Amino acid sequence: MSLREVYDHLYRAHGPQSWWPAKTPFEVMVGAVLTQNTAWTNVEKAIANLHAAEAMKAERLLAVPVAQLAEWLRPTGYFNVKARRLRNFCAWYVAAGGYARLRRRETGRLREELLSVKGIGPETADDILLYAFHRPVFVIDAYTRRIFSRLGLASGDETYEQLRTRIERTLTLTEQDEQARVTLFNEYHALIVRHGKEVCRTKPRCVECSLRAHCATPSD
DNA sequence: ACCCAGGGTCATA
DNA sequence: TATGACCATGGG
Repeated sequence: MSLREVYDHLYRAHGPQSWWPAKTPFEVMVGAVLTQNTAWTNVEKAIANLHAAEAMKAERLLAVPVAQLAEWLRPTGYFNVKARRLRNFCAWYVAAGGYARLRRRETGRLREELLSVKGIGPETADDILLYAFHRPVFVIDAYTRRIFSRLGLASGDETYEQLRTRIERTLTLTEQDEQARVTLFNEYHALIVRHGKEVCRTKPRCVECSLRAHCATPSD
């Protein structure tokens, strides 16, 4: 079963996901940091707190005390850590000139800069690149590793970079247009998360899953 | 009461 | 380079 076939199955099963669930690019970036190892329902509460405080802006988040920021982020867990991470990110973001300036950076360099921020790892950086800057980057998360391992499309011991670049190369063979790849990667990652949340976890054997013939656990 | 969630950093070997 | 400890709330 190819990467393309898996995508087609997921798309037929769940339909378009219209990600990322955010109103602005900056809100995408904030959500990407806050959702680290955290259920999205908890992230929504923190984002609501920020909006209620008129604080969904980098300059505002930098101006407020870290303890105040941590309080807004409490529902996401790890709130002390995340308050510092979000602050680090905002400092870089503002210093770099904001979205209007950053959107002109070449993808590779933008990725390196994101990774240089304390608290931004490979997945968070790729979420931001794909969903806030619309770059053709394939996001690898725990769901992605699990489903691709089960389907024999990943060995499980690759590094993040190995798996990401291999998937990007493979899908580029059939999608040569860059904008089409952005759309494909966007939808693909969203579908994997949807599948992982609603099917693979609650129903380990994927009884109602369109991939049931391929999604068995290794022990099955 | 337990498990895990749309990870990342840091200390240790 | 490769594990392990740590961060911490909320829903199943």
